[in-house]
Amino acid sequence: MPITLKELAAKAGVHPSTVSRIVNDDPRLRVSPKTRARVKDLLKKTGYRPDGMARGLKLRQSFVLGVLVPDVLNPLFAAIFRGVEDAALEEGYTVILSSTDGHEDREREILLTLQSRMIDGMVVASASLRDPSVRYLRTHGIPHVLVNRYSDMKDYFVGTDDRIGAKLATEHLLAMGHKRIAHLAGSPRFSTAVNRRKGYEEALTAAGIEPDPALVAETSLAAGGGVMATHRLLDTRKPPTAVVAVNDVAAVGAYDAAEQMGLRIPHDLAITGYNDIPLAARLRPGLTTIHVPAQSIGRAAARMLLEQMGAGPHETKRVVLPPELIIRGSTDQGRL
Amino acid sequence: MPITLKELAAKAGVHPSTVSRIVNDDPRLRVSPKTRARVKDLLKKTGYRPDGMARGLKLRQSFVLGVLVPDVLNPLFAAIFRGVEDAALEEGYTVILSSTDGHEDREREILLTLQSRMIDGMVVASASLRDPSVRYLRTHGIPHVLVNRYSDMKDYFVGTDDRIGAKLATEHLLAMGHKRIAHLAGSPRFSTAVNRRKGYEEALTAAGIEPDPALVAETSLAAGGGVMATHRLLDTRKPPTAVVAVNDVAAVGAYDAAEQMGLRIPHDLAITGYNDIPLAARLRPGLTTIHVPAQSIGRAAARMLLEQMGAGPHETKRVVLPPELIIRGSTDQGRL
DNA sequence: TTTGTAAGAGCAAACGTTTGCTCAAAATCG
DNA sequence: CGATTTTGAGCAAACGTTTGCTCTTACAAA
Repeated sequence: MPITLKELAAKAGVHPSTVSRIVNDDPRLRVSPKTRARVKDLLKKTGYRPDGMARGLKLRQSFVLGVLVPDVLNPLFAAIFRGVEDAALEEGYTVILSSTDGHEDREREILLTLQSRMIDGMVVASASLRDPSVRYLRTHGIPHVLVNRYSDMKDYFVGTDDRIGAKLATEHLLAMGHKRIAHLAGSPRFSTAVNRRKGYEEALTAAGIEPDPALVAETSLAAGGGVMATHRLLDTRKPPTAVVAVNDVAAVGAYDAAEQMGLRIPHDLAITGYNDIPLAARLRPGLTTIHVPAQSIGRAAARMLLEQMGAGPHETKRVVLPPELIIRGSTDQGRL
Repeated sequence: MPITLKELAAKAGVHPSTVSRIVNDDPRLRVSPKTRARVKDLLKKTGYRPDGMARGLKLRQSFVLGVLVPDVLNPLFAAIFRGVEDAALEEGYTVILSSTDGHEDREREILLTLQSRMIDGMVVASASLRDPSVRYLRTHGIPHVLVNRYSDMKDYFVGTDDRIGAKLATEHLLAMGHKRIAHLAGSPRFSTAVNRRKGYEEALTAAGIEPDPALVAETSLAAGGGVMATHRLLDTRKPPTAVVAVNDVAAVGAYDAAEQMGLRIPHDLAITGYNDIPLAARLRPGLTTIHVPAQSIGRAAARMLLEQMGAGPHETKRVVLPPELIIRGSTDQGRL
């Protein structure tokens, strides 16, 4: 139904190649002002748009980017996506979004789409350590940028320093006088979880406290994972007075567990989160957490990806942003 | 870099067309078991995938769907998208997501992409009344389904009954003994806002209360819009004892305003929302709201779209789901 | 006037598929 | 055994662009 280049050329009485050169502002174009005007006029009038498929076939690129996230329902990843989307739009790219749910076959699906050449590059926010999908991207030479989590140190990456972030949170709790500080850990499959645990332990050690494995519980990904893990931590002879959660969602679980056990926050149990999702500020008391500028990270990732795809020299390989501690009522009675 | 059909055919010693027919399980295919086996084997070995661009050019379809939302950062729209994504994936489609922010040019961008034929159909969650973009889809015969909001009654649509929903919320407040019930209204550009206001007014009228325009304030889209509108409602000689908010985000603004004015919820001010975003259950007190099964709506919309695109007879034109009232502490002291 | 060159625009191949058609050989039938 | 159908697979056009090359005409220089 839409008009084609050939039809338009016929209407204008010129050869298709001429129209093509006019449309694309071919630098080596030599065309008389008269013809150019006539064709340009017709372009406006017909609202001609080159066929993306034909163009993509010839040019071997689609101007479509792919974004892989664990779950777009998680506000952190929604924000990352939004950043990518904004930066991509500015450069005339559109974005395919896929939630993997950590499920292998979903991830494979999108990679196959990719292999079919309909995607020019990928932003991956779902990487696990030694992620096979990331390897695939690498071995196939497909432009990609990892975000938030990394697979190993070999890829383009944008994120925050998880070790420092968790260290900040733990140091804050130490400064508030806590001695027994527990950790709601994430799966060791993710760089974020590993590094945050490392930061937590480093802060303890630096304060002369031996990290106690009994004070670390791994949260499952399922809903309520944080609740159960917190119960495990608190149902002991010498329960902790504070808990460093690997992320805000786990921290919310800790809130629930505390409520169920009749513990008051922060008096009986102080809690820190990670990511500073919008919900964090809405909890009562507010959740002390590490702010992660998700949308900016998404933007930066997209720009890095586009730069990588472009002809120019590749500027940066890893951008690691400093994390920022946001203190709220969950650790500080003064801010209730 | 990926292998092409022609190359694969050469390797197998057959004609490209034969390979194509085998790949696509051409029903009219007649090929000897021997050749078939040889080719299939090679397909596996090489991991051949047809080039999406070439295929799209020939077949005139991309197997890509577009989703238009106001903002993916809003959990309601993230959920709708997730539903679309899941249903689409099951049918081998991928999904492009675009946040319009209500901004015209962003919307135009995506429509142009669409016009370039790289999208087979659209799910639109951002429709305003008499939306020009929706008209465009209609006049150009592009398959589309409207979600949540509608433009007029002429398009395929999936959503809930906003009038009934708001009526339920208002009736609940009446049942709790409230007489002066205000309304945080949305922009009259949206069907949701118009219908919810209608439901609010209907419930009042049915209870013998004349709707009072002074008790209706329109919230702006900007952050804090709900706060300011609530202040306007409360800073009067006879302030309302309850407020029906057009959605949960506005209701959160009402929470903030109440807090700033030292009003306790629900004792001094009862509040209802709409949509039941995850945050609603997390607020203290919990927000009474109308549950909207966003993800299911997204799924249904995608299926309706695919059905519409398929050859088969089009089954349903409008699916309107019944809304469900979720009572929490913001209206009921018994549930604090 | 001859030659050279530049401007303006057309030619045709190529990108990787799909598919209606043709065609030879083999199988079936009377 | 000749005629007809079936089987198996190749041929080539088409989808809508892009782009290196060629060709014609006009114009300037020698």
